[in-house]
Amino acid sequence: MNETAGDLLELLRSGEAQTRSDLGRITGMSRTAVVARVAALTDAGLLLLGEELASTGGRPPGSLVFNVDAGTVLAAAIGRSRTQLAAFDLAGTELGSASVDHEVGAGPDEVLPPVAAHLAELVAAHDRPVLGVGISLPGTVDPVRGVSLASPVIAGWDGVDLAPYLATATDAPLHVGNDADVLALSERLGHASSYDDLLVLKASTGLGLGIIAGGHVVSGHLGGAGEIGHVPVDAAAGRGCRCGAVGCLEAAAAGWALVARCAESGREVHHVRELTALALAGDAEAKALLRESGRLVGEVLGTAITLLNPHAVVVGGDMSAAFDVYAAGLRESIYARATALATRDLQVLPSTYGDRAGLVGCAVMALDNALAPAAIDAMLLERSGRTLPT
Amino acid sequence: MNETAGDLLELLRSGEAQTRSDLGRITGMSRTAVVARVAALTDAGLLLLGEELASTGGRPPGSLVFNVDAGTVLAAAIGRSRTQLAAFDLAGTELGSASVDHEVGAGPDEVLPPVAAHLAELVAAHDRPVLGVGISLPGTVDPVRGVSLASPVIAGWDGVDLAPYLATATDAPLHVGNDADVLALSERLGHASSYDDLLVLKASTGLGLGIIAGGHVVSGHLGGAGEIGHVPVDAAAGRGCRCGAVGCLEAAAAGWALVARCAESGREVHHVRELTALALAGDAEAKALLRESGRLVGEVLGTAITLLNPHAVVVGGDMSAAFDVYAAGLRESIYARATALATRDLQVLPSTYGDRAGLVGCAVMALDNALAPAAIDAMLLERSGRTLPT
DNA sequence: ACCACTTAGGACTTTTTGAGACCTAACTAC
DNA sequence: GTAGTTAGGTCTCAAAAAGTCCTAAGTGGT
Repeated sequence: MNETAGDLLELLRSGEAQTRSDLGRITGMSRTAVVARVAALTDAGLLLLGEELASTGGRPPGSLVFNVDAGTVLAAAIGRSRTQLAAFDLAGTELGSASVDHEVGAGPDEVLPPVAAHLAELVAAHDRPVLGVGISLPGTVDPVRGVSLASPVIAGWDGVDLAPYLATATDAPLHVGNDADVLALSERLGHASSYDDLLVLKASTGLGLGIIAGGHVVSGHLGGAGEIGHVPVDAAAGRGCRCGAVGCLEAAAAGWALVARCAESGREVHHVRELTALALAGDAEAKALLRESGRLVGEVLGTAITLLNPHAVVVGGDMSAAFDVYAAGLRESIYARATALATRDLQVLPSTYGDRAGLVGCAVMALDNALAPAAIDAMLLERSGRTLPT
Repeated sequence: MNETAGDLLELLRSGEAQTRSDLGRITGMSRTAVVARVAALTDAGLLLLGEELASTGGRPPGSLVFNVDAGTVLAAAIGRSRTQLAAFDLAGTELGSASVDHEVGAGPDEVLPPVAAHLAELVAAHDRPVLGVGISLPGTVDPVRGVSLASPVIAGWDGVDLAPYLATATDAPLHVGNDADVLALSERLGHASSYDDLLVLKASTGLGLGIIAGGHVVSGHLGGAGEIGHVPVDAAAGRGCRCGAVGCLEAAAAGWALVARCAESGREVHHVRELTALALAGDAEAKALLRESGRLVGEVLGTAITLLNPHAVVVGGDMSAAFDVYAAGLRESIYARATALATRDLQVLPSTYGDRAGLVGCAVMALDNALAPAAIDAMLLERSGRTLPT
């Protein structure tokens, strides 16, 4: 009882309710109250009156549908050498996209101005209010300050506030997340959307783990959760890692390590993507390298699975292009090492959105915030407050 | 705006507010609304009007204090050979307790009737309404059915519904949890009460891990999270575990394994508690065994810390009696294996409530549910609804 | 084909709720 | 002492929501 307009919108968005009667039944509110809130939502353009649904023995109900075109969210997945950009409608469908290449190791002053310019173009191309912006970074993001980071991997970005860079494109609320966390969020719209406990591996040049427990992203005390690449493993004993330590999982299994190993054996491979392409073309050495990487990562994942009992392991990142061979390696170790209970119902799935998953995840992050009941209520309040005193 | 009476009670309980004015300031509600809710709470006996506080430049405010004697919660920590029982006031202070010993491996039909009888006595001794019952079990608890379990370790308890056994003592809502999870909950009232990300190790006869991430207990998809004892480690290679597998951490580091090792070397030790007693008395072999156990557990914890970035590691269970030596072993491995970011702010602490922590955790579980805003509102609704039609 | 029954939902009335104005109480600071 | 400040009770009025009554538009039985 006493649900707000935002709560009702959430029931409609999630599909739990479709009609005014549904809302009344679920919330226990009187129809008068439901009608008032629904009217506020339709007035604001957030809700559309759809067609009549089939009768269930009486007058057929008119359906209420969420207006996915009532606004847009912007997404920017900043990578080490490339940034993907896109605008999404409120259901998470892509409206338009762009891409910016930059030097590996480039700082925010080089990377962000062109990103802001492209975002501004996307905003102009679709004449809708921007409700939020989601940005992912390949490093640790401070969960408290939200808009800053302290990364051991990418230099020049430490403690940078992104908001001023993007002010030219939009003044919508900005949300910053870690690349693996954002990958995990993309599964909210994907195949694992009904799973509340999830491990999402980002296997690319580096290794990252997005953890969803009880439906919430786990970011840890200092935002440092998910650093799976820097867990020590025997197979990497003695090998130096790019983080400065010795024996990290990354030193044996990350994309950069596989590429380095190819170079040692005299093969011309400069990026993991070339390696997955070779594997897909049937190259035995490439397949062996990827499977071995899966096996090593699976050893650590096996421990994580025993400790966290997720419903599924989702594999994203560049290596997931060769999902079959990579997952074979993962499964090999996982089923050998995790407990029976933890693997009983476990699934190993490829990321739903492939190489655009990070982008989708950024959109989900922005949408989660923009369409949260409290945010919707605040929007309606501002609308009514603004129109009356005019 | 529009906080319910339950929300206000929570603000008062947490200490965020102490007076009606505080409540108005924090919630933004008018004083009229605050006064009405406060009156409902005082009428229900949940709130008491305390003494006047010091003036801050004007009329001194009357303080509102949560009536911790408005009810009681019951707690039962069921162990392998012993069950601890107690009644608590609404602040988590113990009012009375009891203890029941039973055979190792006893089933619910032997264990639960005497537990129910003692709980009934505790209820009778303190004439207060019972708002909830918290029970912990040394095994996996199904998070969906809540009142059942499927444990590989304790036989005869699989899928047992506890409610009928306790119906003679009380009909208050029953909450069942895993022993390690409940240990973790006890820290809500303890030294780590302000920490939202926590790993709580239960090191006793068996090994368990309670995980709190973002303030929520992580129980996993099938309630199987925290099975740290059955992570494979090299040091246990070849050793059979009581779970049937080979190479589990428990086989090298759990209490039962340490006791077995003492027996092999001809020492008369039958329980971990004897081992910690020896260690506290200065026995070198006992200290070495405990420290080595800590070191091994710390290796797995190191991985967990890198993946979850907790604020603290809390050590409970029988082995925490020798916290200093055990923690030394833990720290040794943790700081060698976890990433710099994850250990930067990390603390290793002993469980606040020692051997009564499980009991306190059960109380916290019951209190969390009984005093949740929604539960308080339902209570007030029932009260007013019941008195009017009479 | 007709009629009783069911469900949806609009319009109006009554009750409840809470915000705001106004007042008194009880202190501090000068 | 008096002005200023904070707490908090009381009254009024407007808004919100529950309840009632009505019409609309279907289903199913005879």
